[in-house]
Amino acid sequence: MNKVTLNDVSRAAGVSRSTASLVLRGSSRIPEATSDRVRLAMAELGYVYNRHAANMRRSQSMTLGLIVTDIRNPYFAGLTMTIEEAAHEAGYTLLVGYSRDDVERQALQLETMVQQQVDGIFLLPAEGTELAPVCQIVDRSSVPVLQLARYFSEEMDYVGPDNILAGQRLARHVSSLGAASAVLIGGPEYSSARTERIKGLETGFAGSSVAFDASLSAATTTNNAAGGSEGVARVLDQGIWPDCIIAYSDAVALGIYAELRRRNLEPGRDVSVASFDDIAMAELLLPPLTSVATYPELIARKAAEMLLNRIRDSSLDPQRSLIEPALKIRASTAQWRPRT
Amino acid sequence: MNKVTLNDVSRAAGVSRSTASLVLRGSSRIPEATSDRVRLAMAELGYVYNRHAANMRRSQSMTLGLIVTDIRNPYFAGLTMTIEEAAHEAGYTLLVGYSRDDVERQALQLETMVQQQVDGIFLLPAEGTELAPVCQIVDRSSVPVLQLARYFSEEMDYVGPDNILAGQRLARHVSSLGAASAVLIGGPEYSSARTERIKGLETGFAGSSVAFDASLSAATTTNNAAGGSEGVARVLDQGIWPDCIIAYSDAVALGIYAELRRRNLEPGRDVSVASFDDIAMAELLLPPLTSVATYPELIARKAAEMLLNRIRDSSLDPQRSLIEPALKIRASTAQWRPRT
DNA sequence: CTGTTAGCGCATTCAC
DNA sequence: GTGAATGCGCTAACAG
Repeated sequence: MNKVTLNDVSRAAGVSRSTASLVLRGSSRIPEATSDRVRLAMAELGYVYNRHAANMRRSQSMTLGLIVTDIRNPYFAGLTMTIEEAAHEAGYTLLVGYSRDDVERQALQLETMVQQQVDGIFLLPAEGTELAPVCQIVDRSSVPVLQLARYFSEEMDYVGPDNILAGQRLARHVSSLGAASAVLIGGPEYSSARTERIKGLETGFAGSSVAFDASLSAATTTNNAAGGSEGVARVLDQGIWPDCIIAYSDAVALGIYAELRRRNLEPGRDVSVASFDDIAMAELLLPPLTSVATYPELIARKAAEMLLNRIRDSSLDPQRSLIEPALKIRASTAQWRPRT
Repeated sequence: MNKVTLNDVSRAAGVSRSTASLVLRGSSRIPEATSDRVRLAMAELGYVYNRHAANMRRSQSMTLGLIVTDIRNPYFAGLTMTIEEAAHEAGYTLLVGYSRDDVERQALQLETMVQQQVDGIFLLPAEGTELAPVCQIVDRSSVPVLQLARYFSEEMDYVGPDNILAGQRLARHVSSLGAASAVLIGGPEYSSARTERIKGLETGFAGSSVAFDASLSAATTTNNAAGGSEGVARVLDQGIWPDCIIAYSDAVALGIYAELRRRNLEPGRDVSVASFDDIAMAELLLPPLTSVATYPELIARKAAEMLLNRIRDSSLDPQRSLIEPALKIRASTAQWRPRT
């Protein structure tokens, strides 16, 4: 069975090519009997609709691109899966690329997607992404790009968590514990999410008795467990022993737990630990991890809606949408008591 | 800048279309000066190579499809990321679909990929996948399908872990601990991986003093933490308290740890726990989790190589490749002592 | 070495 | 209601 075309189908069914085409698109102007005959012929011949040909003709591809950094972080995995779901529901197919937080890989992937004529791109930008290089690739085909979870430009759509609010809510909780000091550990240095979370923490701690020095939090690392271990080691090796360690993300927190134990410090007892994201794992850890939920599924849904809108109407102003976070208090902070 | 074609470029550069086309493909038969002129024109006009048009003409799309069940399991995430990497290195773009272990979603995604003219498909089959429905979709375009990590047919290529060996190695370790009984918990009922792991465990335990009854292991569940909690609850509620709980996967094990603790049983002390996959998290848990590494990156690399070979030469016999597993012994079993 | 030509499979327009 | 003709942007084959 090779290359059965609409042509073959229409001939077999004894109708014209354009009739067969209309049947495909479910036109109501075709008599039942005719369209049944066509459908039968398609089934018998093993006809496969060739989207490339259709897309070329209609000059849209019904595909969307998604570039994320690393899906081994379940937070990004959840984001990715929901975007795929939303795209499929809207009739789009998804092309993916994993940048591994590398701007050059990301550029290659953007270029590929543009050549593949994607109708829109979800971009969870790699660390250090700048507007100019992205535009250079993307503007040639004027394909809309939506910034996901991190942003680097005000001129493009953005959907992400309300990181400032997330930081504030966490800060208020930590200060209510009676902690005297806190640091933030981990996360990519040049990411809007990290900057915003620090800002939220700073404003949330302002006026409280918690000493939070963002410069002490200069332990920027890769956004995974290895980064967490490394970051906490760096801080403790400076002789700093804060009452509360705030992880950039749950993935980072996992490494923080491990490194603390290597040093015979028990999280939740010797030091309180809190984090962002609230992936499923957070509450399964021992001790269960206090985390600010940032709802990747909601972000993904909103992002899909926004990008599809943009595709329909490119004249809109750039949109921003922030998803409200929720603090999940668990034993890693709740159990902890101030040293006396 | 809208729709700059090779035509426009060649006109601007003062060469013929075929010359411009040859420049694109890096032909050495074009004089430097000419090709520079062409490249300049492309840059100035903002030309974008249209792969759809090229693919249509050459009747191959340079895209591959990947269908996996759920990437929130880091094991599948690793598999997915490496496949993307290998595909990109070979010049292919990747279309993805997440079946969520649902055969109907999977069928839809297969259909979409076939219509998108993918050149090959990596399929990590959903539970209950059967050959006939898959072939019905896929054979119309005779696109090759490679079975990834689970299989449902001997007539298609397959790459996965050597699950039988993995089970045997784990069984031997567990019996060396002096355990008197073991059960397997979790995992999708109709998956080759589960069946094979049980077979490996059975043969590995044969002749030892460990009582392992696969029918006791009928606690099949979804392949995630919720499944682990549910499965272990089901077993314990029957009054069974084995010396060793073997999780279908690390993702499942996480839920087993949590449920044991809810019942005031400490993993690694009151009961030994072991698992398969050895995702990064396994050694970061407390206690660190004994697991049989199954190397998703190696599987993915091998799978990419095999599928690309198949695309080049569809006449080969179906291939099977098993990746050798390695037992990682950690405290969740090593720490445990038999009850006296 | 360059230029011209004819499709790839579909959607769409216009006569009929 | 149906059928023929045109072109999306590219590749490949062939003539100059």
